[in-house]
Amino acid sequence: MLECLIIDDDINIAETICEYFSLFDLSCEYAVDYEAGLKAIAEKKPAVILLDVNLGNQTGFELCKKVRETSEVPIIFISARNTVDDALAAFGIGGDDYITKPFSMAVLLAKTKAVLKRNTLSQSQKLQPAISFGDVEVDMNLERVMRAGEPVKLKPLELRLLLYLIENQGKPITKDELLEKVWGDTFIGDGTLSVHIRHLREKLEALPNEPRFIKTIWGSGYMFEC
Amino acid sequence: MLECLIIDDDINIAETICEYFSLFDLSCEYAVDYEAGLKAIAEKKPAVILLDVNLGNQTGFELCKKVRETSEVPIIFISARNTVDDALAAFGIGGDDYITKPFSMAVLLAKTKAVLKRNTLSQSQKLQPAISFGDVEVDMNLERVMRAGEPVKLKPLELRLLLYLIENQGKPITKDELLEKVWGDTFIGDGTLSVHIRHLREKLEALPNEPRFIKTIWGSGYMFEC
DNA sequence: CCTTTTTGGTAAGAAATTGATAAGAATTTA
DNA sequence: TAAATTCTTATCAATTTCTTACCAAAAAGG
Repeated sequence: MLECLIIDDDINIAETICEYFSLFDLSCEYAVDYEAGLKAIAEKKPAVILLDVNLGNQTGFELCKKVRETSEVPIIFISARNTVDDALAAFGIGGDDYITKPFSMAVLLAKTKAVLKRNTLSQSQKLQPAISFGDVEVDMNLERVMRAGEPVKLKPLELRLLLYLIENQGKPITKDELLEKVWGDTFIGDGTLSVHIRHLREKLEALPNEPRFIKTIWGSGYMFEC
Repeated sequence: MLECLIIDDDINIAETICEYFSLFDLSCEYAVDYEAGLKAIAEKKPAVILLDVNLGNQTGFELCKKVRETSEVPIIFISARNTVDDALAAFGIGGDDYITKPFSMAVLLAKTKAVLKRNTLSQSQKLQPAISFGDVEVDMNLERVMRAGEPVKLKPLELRLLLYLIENQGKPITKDELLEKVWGDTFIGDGTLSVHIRHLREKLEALPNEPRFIKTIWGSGYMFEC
């Protein structure tokens, strides 16, 4: 998903902002008029919009109103006119911030990041990636595992091991990779790994000695699949 | 709950803002220095703070940093100096907006309302006036705890710890996160945390050594659940 | 096929880590 | 200074993690 969409009829400004923001790892694109702006918003679903008040024959305010009919995406207005009326209009129709030309790139970036932060924070609560297999449910966010509705008590190490396998589901993982990714630099023996795999199977598989999900890749390692 | 707290060492400005905002149905109070500001924030729990950068012998930035140790309440900076550095500093330490003197009252009101709107929207999910578990009742607003009808005397630190756990109920909190969110940057040892957890359990759990609500997540942290 | 070799599974227990507890010291507040 | 609060430390108990020895299954070689 695109982070930042700039809508400005002055290509120079739009490009300058784009380049500057890109330096700070904000993905950026721009549109140069009302129509292109609307289209870009619909297609790219930007996380924040920088919107010039002056868009040639139409105003950014009009565009903002149009967008607000369907979306609550945060909008930061950029204006050449430092008037109270403009600022009030910007907030009045649902703008999130207002900056006047000439502005400092750094300040614009700071404002944009502040807006982004606010919005991604409140969204982080909504998203709950979860995976389920058999009668088991794994919440990757809360890092909790349920089985048949009951919480499964996984030891911290077992949890890390399971999550790593699930993150790479469908892909065979060598023992070496597991040791490196789950154990880091505290080296343990090969046999130890198989013990932990067994513990996971005992807690999650219906038939631990005929595993359906945590499979053995003979001579190499293990793979999670569901 | 107070909507807007103004912290400015210039009483005239503070009062002017207060009166203006009151005309538009925003409840408003003000504080005139660093200490009074901190106290007012802790006691009144404002929904938004208007913070003057210049607070006599201390800066609003310092106050903001202090507040950010424990709270995410939105802060709008007011500055007499229209410099890029100030604006960047404001956003850098967690400010939500920035306005320079002289400003239009209407614009300030618009900014404030915009910030309030954003935050009441996202908080509407969180907001939980009271919660009860076992024979305990916790009023999140008044920050009071009752047990079997009798008030429980929790020490300030214990209360903060409990409230943080409850705010994140059902979600395991690592010890690191607790130390960061409850203690801020006054670092304490791991063992100390477990002592405070025990105190909470002794005051709130029927069987403190078999806690039903304040659970231990082994190797990681704690979790409140009911 | 059968045997040998290699590799993974299993079980039990030792070692290490982590949390709970209690008592008291240090710090803050009134 | 006294009282309340908060922190540290030492010790104990619980839990997790690792190792090891032995067994079973799979691959390799004749």
